[in-house]
Amino acid sequence: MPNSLRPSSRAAASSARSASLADVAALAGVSTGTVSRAMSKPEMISEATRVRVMEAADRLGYVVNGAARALAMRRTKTIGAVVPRFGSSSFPAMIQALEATLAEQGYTLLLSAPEGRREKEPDILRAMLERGVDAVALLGTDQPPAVLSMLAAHRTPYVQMWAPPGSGSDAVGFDEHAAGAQVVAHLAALGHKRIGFVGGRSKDSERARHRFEGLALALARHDMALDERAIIETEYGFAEGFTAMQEILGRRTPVTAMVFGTDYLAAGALAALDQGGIAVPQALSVASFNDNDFAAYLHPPLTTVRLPIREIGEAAGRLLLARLGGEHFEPPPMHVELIVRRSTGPA
Amino acid sequence: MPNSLRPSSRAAASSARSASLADVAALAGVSTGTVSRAMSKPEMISEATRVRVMEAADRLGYVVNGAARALAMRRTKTIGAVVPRFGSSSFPAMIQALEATLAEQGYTLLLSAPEGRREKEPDILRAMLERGVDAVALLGTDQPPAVLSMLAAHRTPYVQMWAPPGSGSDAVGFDEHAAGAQVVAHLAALGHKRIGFVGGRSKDSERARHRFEGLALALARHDMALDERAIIETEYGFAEGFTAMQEILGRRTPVTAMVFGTDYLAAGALAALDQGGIAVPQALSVASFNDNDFAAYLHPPLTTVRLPIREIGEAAGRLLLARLGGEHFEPPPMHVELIVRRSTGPA
DNA sequence: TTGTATGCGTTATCAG
DNA sequence: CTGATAACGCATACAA
Repeated sequence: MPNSLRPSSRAAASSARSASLADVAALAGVSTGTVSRAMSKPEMISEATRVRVMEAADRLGYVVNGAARALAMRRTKTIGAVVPRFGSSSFPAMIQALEATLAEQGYTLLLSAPEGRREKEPDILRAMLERGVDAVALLGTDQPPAVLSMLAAHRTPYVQMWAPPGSGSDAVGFDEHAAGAQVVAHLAALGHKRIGFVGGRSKDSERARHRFEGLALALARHDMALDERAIIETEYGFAEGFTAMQEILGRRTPVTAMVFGTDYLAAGALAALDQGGIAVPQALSVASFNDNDFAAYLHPPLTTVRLPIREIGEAAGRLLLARLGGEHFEPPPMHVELIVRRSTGPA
Repeated sequence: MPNSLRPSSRAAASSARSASLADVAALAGVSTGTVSRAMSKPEMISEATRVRVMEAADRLGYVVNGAARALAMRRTKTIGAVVPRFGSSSFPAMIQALEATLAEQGYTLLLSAPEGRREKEPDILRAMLERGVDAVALLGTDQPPAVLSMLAAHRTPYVQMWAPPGSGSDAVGFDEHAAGAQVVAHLAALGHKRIGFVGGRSKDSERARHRFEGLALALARHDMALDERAIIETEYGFAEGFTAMQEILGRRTPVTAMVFGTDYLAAGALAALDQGGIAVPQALSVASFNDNDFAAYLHPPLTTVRLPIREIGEAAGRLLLARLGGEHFEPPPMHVELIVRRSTGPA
């Protein structure tokens, strides 16, 4: 049984590769089991040996090998997150919040940001499962069936972030329809009848679709109309908002108010309006769904719907932590808030 | 030797926990070694058995256990990235580019975003090393000594992103001083003498410091002065730019031009100028370092320095891939580009 | 081309 | 409280 003397021989080669439990054990003159416990269950160990072990570990610059630990414990303290389009969007803020809450409990985030290519998501998820993520955070509820079945097969907890209400207990989000209703109620109260909309592509994005839907439904209730020639779906971004607004201006449609799906779009559009000599809010009223709380600072004050971006990230994190701990967690209600800065009715 | 019959007994319990190599092997009627090779070295296996193995794997929904693989192979195909402040900054774009580049080669990103707390970085790095990252991407060159020594001790390749020129072969970035020189040369040519600056906190951020330095050095060369009462260092953000500009306006300093450290700050400041009735560029010229290419759209055209954000992310990824492949990689030169839209001299 | 056996570094079980 | 030892699941050197 050559095995019995390997630990010491390994210890001798301590600088050849990273120090292992065996190295620390040899240096401290204890067994590997003791070292393991000293590190993760100090209360089971006498103070004297614990100190001795710690000193040895420090001296060797010991860092636990997560792969070995994961193999033995069947968990990695790692959580996967997959979100598209990291660029000019609100996902970074959401992810930041998610990461922060998970980090509190020692979890680390494995991130994947496929630029729009949804068909790659099963592969991405597979890569995460291979890495042994303990849980996964996904964006929205329209996941490829392959994704959900893989998660089920591997009994991996997950949360759907930015999901519509009623998506089940593994989802956290807010009510896009309610948000749309707030905006419309506001515009309706001002007397607007015909409005335009610039938002994300509803065929690519569940969120964009719901946002548009909510608006449309509310408009119908208020007997208001969305002017077809003043509707543009595009990528999120400042430049896109600028271009879209120019396009709409060129069409000379008789809308008296514009709604924007996100503050980047709104900011770009406001620039276009300004360069076009359109006074906001005199000649046109504008409202925007607000991810980053910045378009609102633009000089023609906007009516803004503040979305609970960070809140979603944090709630998603707590939800996952609860699942992993076998506890129940009821996500707090996510509120949208209508912020009216200065508005007028139709010219 | 009970070992010899465990594979089949494991296979019987196939649905109890995730399928393993042994399960696949049992189902395909081959040995575990063969399955392993069929998956990762198909060329060493006869087509017939390869197909049989693959079918078995598919049927069981087999996903390789990365922990076990990592333990055996000593690599995880995972790369750590640590960047502060994910919110309103240019890091998301950089990370997105990094991730995309690494994903091409099957690498996944382990992300950590400590909100500003640099003192936590050694702990963060430790967490990443524990997870067996093959390499690490860091922001800038002023890393805590503990970080660099840990990396060295573990022989973990790393890259410093957004590093000043001359930071060594493990760094990629651009020349902030040169960028500052371009702005100043432009303003100087217009006849400006006294200018103000709103930027990031140079005591917290190497990048902010270099940006300010570059500006100061160039100004000195042109016999121009930075007006002390028109200098504010703050957090990056739209709101911060707004506030800072209001503050400076309140001080009634005689500057004829303002420079902003980032486009968020610039955008916020422009809003403040606008609300203050200051015509840009007539009453004041403005220039900005531009991370996201959006402030430039704001109605008073800015002079802008486009920074190679995504380029840094991509180059960092390629550098790491090269290191991991034992190849040499010379990062391409990173260019900053001065974009002049409309400018005037001092009023 | 395929099977066998061993090591990878921890944790956990079971004695002492 | 501590030590020995068996998993954990895969890759790979060695044999066949």
